[in-house]
Amino acid sequence: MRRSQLFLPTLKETPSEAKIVSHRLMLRAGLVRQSSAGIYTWLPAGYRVLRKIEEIVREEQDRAGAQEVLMPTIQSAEVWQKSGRYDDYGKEMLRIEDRHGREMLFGPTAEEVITDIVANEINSYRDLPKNLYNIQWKFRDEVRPRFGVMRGREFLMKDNYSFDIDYESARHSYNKMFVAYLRTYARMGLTAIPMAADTGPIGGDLSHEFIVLAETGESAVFCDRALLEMPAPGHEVDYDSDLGGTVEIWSNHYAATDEKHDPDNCPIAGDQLVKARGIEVGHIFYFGTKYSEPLGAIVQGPDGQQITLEMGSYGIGVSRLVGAIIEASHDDAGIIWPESVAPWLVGLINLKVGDSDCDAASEKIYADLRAAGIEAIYDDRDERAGAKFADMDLVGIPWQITIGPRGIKDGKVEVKRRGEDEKSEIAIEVLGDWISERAAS
RNA sequence: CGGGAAGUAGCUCAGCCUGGUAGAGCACUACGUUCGGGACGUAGGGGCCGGAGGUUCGAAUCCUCUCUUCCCGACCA
Repeated sequence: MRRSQLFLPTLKETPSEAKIVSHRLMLRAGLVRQSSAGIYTWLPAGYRVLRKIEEIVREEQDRAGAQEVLMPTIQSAEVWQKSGRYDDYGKEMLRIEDRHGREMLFGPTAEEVITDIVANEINSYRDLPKNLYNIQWKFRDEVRPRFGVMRGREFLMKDNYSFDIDYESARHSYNKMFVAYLRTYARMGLTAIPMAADTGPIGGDLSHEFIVLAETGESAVFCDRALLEMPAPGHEVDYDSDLGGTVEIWSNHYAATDEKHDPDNCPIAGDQLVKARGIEVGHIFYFGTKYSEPLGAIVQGPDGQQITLEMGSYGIGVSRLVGAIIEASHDDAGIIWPESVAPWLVGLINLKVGDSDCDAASEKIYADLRAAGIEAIYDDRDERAGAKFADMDLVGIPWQITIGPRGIKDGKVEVKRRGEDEKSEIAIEVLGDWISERAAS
């Protein structure tokens, strides 16, 4: 994409309403603009990041055997009345009346809708287990939206729901998601720790939160240092195998939030205990028959008996992750995107637009990048060098290629990794190889 | 939902106390000089001073109401 044509409104100054670093940088780097409290418009660069995160989440869900559906944003009150949550949910639920006076709502979550579908469509134990997910916009009318997209009222969430015949099977579904979550966060360059959690209003008796570590995180966490050093399960993980061992290893390590951590009774000693700050980016629950029972999600078992389904639900805050990644990865100059979620992998800076050598070399490299299928942003604007460097750093492009009159005389360009200071000179002839190495990853 | 702040140009803010024809920097347009880490000069464009009432000869400024946004706490992907 040519920078001159791109809608990427970067800001030198910080809008006064933004107090935390990810919010400031998202506004300054032209990723989002606030529409009203807790509601955002995603601009091209921000939307690209959001879609990349979404795609990683999707790939890992698919790999773990979940199947994607798309549920409506607007739900009928009926199913919520059946589950009893229509009254319980309170003012956080945005309630709407349609022209016929029917009670509707903007979905804050989808246990009711999906359970209703399953209750209608699945009637035999032979059709189980099932794990259905969707990545859809949710609305929760938070009293106090804040922190930009980290605590918006409207947010993109991956939520899924597992349906099993018995506890053993449900536990396996839970474990699959546990492992898939570890992989999902790792692919985004995040260190995520699972933490045993209260089940809260969703109910149930088995639950983990996934906390991403970031200095600016909203809550303090204490954990065993070993957790930070454990590699996430690899690509080769077999989801049909018994994952209980893996889950046990991870969940047996100490991790607790500020409130629950008791320094006097902490099993982890001295240096092995890490005090950090974190952001909750996922939450998984097993809650048995809490919804299947009121909504009639019942199948017939092998002996002809009626069996109420065992359920779990699993959520990842997709839009929140954009903010969380920035919180975890930035410096004074701007965002430092991990390659896997960067809006563009390469930023090409033509230092002297109008100089025929620089223009020709830049155009050539830009064409090569595009031919290699590498997402590149080409700064072809007639701006000063400083402005271009600052912009690339702010937006957080992982690789910067600088083409300037100084190097071009010797047939060289400069390559810089975002987040590292030194630039290396590379001969233009060799750049092709460098590019193909990039393209392979 | 309790407590606290702020709304003036696209952004950051001054002006308000002590009422008298709306300002600066950045951004934007044109021209010129510059040009390897957010240049400089000259000339421009852009405002119902959040909204509604009130006081006054006169309100960005004083009073009342209202809307919006942000911050701290309780709650949450």
